[in-house]
Amino acid sequence: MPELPFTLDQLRILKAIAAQGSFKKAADLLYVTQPAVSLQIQNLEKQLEITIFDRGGRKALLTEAGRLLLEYCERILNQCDEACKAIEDLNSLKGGTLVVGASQTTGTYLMPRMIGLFRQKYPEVSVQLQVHSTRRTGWSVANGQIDLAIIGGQLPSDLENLLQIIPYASDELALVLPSKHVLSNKKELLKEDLYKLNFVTLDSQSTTRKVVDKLLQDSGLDIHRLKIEMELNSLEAIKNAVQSGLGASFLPVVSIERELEAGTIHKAFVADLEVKRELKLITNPSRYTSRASEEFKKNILPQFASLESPLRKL
Amino acid sequence: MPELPFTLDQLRILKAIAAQGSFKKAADLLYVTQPAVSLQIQNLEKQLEITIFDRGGRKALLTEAGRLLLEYCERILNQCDEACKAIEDLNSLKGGTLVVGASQTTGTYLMPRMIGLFRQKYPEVSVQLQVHSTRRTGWSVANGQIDLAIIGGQLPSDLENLLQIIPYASDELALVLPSKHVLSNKKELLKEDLYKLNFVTLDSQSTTRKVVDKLLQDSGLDIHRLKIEMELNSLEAIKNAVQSGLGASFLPVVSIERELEAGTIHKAFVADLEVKRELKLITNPSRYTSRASEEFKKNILPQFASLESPLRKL
DNA sequence: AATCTCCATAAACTAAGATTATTCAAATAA
DNA sequence: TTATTTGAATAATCTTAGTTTATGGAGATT
Repeated sequence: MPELPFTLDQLRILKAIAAQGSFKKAADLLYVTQPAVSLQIQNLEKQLEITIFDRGGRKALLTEAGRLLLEYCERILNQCDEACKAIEDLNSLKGGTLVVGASQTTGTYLMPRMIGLFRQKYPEVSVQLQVHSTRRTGWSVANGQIDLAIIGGQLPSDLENLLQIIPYASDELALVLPSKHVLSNKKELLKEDLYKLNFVTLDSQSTTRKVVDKLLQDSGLDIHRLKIEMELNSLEAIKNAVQSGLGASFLPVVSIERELEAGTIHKAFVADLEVKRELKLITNPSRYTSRASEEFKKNILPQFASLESPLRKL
Repeated sequence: MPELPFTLDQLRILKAIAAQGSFKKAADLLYVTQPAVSLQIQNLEKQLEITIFDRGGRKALLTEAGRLLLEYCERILNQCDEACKAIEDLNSLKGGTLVVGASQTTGTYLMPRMIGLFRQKYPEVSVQLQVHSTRRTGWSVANGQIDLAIIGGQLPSDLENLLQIIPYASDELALVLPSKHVLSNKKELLKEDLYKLNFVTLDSQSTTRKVVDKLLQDSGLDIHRLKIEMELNSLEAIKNAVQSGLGASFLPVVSIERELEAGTIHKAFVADLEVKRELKLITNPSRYTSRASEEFKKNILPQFASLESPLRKL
């Protein structure tokens, strides 16, 4: 590995002299003394074994070798300036990329709004959203492919102590019925009423499904007595199924805002039953946190929810 | 003028770490200790206010900012390498430009051969030949437009002490006659015979003409008694005139080698008359001498003539 | 658990680069 | 011409950035 025969400072001095036509003026421009530039140019000439300036007359003129070197000098210094600008932009969030992760539900209904707000504030930062399972999202955060993520399920224990897990908001999983369903008229259902319903659920692999099952079980229900009409793998499909009167379901409220407003889906209240899951923000503490990631965490996330007040619409 | 936020050494270290994936290996590669690279990267990170490497696991991984910087880093270092190569080429005469000057005669008959030899040795150095009057050539050498020149005439006195003037070779100005001329049979002419000839000469502005006139006068001849048939401004034109039998002339031997060999021109000897002029090499001592110029002066010029032995054919 | 590897930190040392002061040469002015 | 000014080179001192040796600590490896 060869040593570099010159320094950026020397190139800067070379450029200044070439521009000013004088060692002294270059020295003034660079806020150093004249001997400093003389010495540096002498070093440069010695190391490259060339003569760069003809110092004969009143002003310093470039030799052929000097002109040749100056060309590269300009290019190199320009690249340096560009690099600085690029880094500055990155620091001031005028560039760069933020990669956020989410599981199905948050990825579909929450993240897009957050990203929208972020992009509104920092249009020059490009944002990538990766929607995966809770587990895969966790691993991606662990190995740095994702800067930060919001998940609703339980992480494998090995990941739990590798990642920073911050409770973010609680997400209610509401019992929804077709608007025309007989039970839609009742103010409040009883737990036992659930056994009378036909359910359209997520497939049993899904984290959200597991969460719902566990919560129902914890509240004393026998989930095996619940009638499952069909299992689908998309919330949108389930929503359509419910709207079509095919059955009931537990769905995240964030996913049915529009339908509730339009009245095409009915949200039922069940006495003594609160199906909620904690949405958690996960990051990798042992990794560098980009400015964009910081910003997202500090100023974007709180605008949508806090631990005390659950998710609110905008 | 902003200070540069990084040094080439830091970029070199950055590149090495990125390539090796480890601070330690980079240190080994660069023949420094590991703390040295640690410190330099820390400085770099501090100055740019970014984190460049994730030092978490076994190997150092680039952050987004690090990758961004690395891109510029590669470009900059490549430019540096290229600059070095270009300078090296210039030093080893594998590039660059040599500008030589000459007056009419040497420029037409001598220089092309010299340049040919030079180019044969250094094909990558481009050579430029500028043929001008002695005076203009002198000035061009003075202000650096020409690296070195060969002239046959007298320089203005102000230029004489500004330039380095080295006697190079003597150039015989031979009396030439048409082959069929009556006097071409005589072994040796007398000075008086010159008055019987019709001369075809260069125009009176020409340095060569002035030199010839002065030499003839110095040897006791009355130049006004010489009959001048016509004055032309090109040696080639004069040669043609002589060959066509229009008259005699004093011509540099270097310019009539082919014709003498072919027998189309006759070279006469005149008793007690030797018309010779000194060819001089001129350079500018107060200016940088390029390697190409040095080489031309030291190794090319001597192959064609020296002071002792006049110009020889190759 | 024990060892190893790799990075960070501390303290001492080295050397490159900056400054002040001075000399020298050339260009300008008197 | 001589005197003055301007710009660059040189010398000596000083500052500081960068390197080294030595050491400590956190993760990975056995």
